[in-house]
Amino acid sequence: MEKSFVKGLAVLEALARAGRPRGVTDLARELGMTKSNAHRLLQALVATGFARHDAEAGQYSAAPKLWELGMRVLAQVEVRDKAAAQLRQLARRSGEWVNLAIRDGIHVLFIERLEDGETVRGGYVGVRAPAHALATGKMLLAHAPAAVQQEAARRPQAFTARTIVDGAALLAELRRVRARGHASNRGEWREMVNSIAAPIWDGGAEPVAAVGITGPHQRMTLARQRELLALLLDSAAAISRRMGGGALGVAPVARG
Amino acid sequence: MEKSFVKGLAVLEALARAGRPRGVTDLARELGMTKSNAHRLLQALVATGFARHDAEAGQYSAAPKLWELGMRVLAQVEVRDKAAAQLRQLARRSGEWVNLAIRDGIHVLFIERLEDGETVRGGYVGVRAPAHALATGKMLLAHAPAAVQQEAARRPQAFTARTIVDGAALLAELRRVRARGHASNRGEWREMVNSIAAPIWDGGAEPVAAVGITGPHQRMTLARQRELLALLLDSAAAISRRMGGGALGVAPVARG
DNA sequence: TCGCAGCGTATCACATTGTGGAACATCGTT
DNA sequence: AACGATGTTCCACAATGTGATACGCTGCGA
Repeated sequence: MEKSFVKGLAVLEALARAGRPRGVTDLARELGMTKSNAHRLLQALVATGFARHDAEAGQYSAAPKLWELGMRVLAQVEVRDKAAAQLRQLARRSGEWVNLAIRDGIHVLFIERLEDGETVRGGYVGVRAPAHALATGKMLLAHAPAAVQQEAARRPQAFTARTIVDGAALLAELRRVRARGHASNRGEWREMVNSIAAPIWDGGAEPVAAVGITGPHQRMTLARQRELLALLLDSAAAISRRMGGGALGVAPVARG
Repeated sequence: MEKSFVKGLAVLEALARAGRPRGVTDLARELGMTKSNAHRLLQALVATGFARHDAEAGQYSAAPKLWELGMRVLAQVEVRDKAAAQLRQLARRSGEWVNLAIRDGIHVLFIERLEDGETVRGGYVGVRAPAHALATGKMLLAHAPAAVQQEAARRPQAFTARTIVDGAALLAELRRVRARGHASNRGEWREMVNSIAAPIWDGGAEPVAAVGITGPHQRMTLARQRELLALLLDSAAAISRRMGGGALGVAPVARG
């Protein structure tokens, strides 16, 4: 089914992920295709402006066009703009890192991150992380379609000793999160990082994003998590209101 | 040559550019392909995570994965990070809009924009614009390979009465810009917007980016452009230094 | 200096693969 | 109830993508 297209997309993705120019043979090896195949696909990518060709080194790299198109997609995620002011306020008041994440399958994508009330530039935004090990991730997963939850519960990967690795336990946690309207994470992703998260609604059946407050475990004690919760829920509700969603911390409509 | 792949990329691009969910028939019509063809390509895009399928409305839209990959590409453009501090300073000192642009063919892509010393979020960053009508664009074009200049000089499109629409005149302007080491734009893109631009070098034969100062024509008079030039050239040189390039406002090596 | 090993690129006969017309299923509208 | 528009599926055909092979080039070590 659409073999060449799928292969071509794989090349594009590998090129973008690499973050540096790559050679034909190199790519062909990684993707398990022949040199000729990789070569032809790369030519097509160059012809369409998705990749660039350094004639001297003979190497290929992803072109800015990919980034341009990506920005168009981000523009669709209107929550980013609508949340900006609230997030800044939240970051100042809490004094912790604040992030905004959306779900893509069983992963989470960070679409905004603030430190000391300032937007973080490099490194963090655009990063993909497994949903089951994050507060924002669990929050979003809790309202995801059953099929997605099942997929996430199939052998959840461990990142620390505290990561939920049991499928049934994860589903139970998701039920709890859904019932409470907020999620918490204590060292499940990075050993010494804790966080809490709340959903943002736009009136649909699923939250469009989740806001999280994250901090090192020395500061982010259980007590402090509880203390910050009200602030977080307020912010999330305020953003939800701007998004045209209910201000409640729970889904506006019941789910099967 | 790689027909299906090229078609598939066209679908992906159309999807991303649209910024809203689109239907099969709709896309097929725009791209001049059959419904079945568009449908199959869309299925492949969904299968690979590049697109999403709204089962209820039967419509397709670009997935966040595209944005994620785009961010990876942007990370390659290290100039963005290295320039950040200088740009903020420049924005504060000048009190005008400051932007950072890179060249992609005969177009310019804005990779950063500051207003009042604050990074602008929506709308501007990631936008593509024709190089020949912008100060940053002319600056970058001035050091582009001859083939690119020729392409840009073939029927330059008019945007205002002041846009350079004569190919020969454009090439002459590019020579001037190259000789001077900076570019200026007075109402060639938007009627009442003027700007100046300077190149950023990383040691290569072409500038990696250009910094621009932009403002409404009431404020941005000829005199003020001259006044801001020193500030601009200083900033550009400082960024170039951080990028490992010469601090000069002209190319480090002569070009044929 | 030579030869080798690695690279990116070009070629070509083969059959796998993508193709588009037509038919079907589902809507909402007339 | 009939229509027009949509998204979806099917299938015979051949155009299209395929990979082994060969070529030219560069850099490295003998």
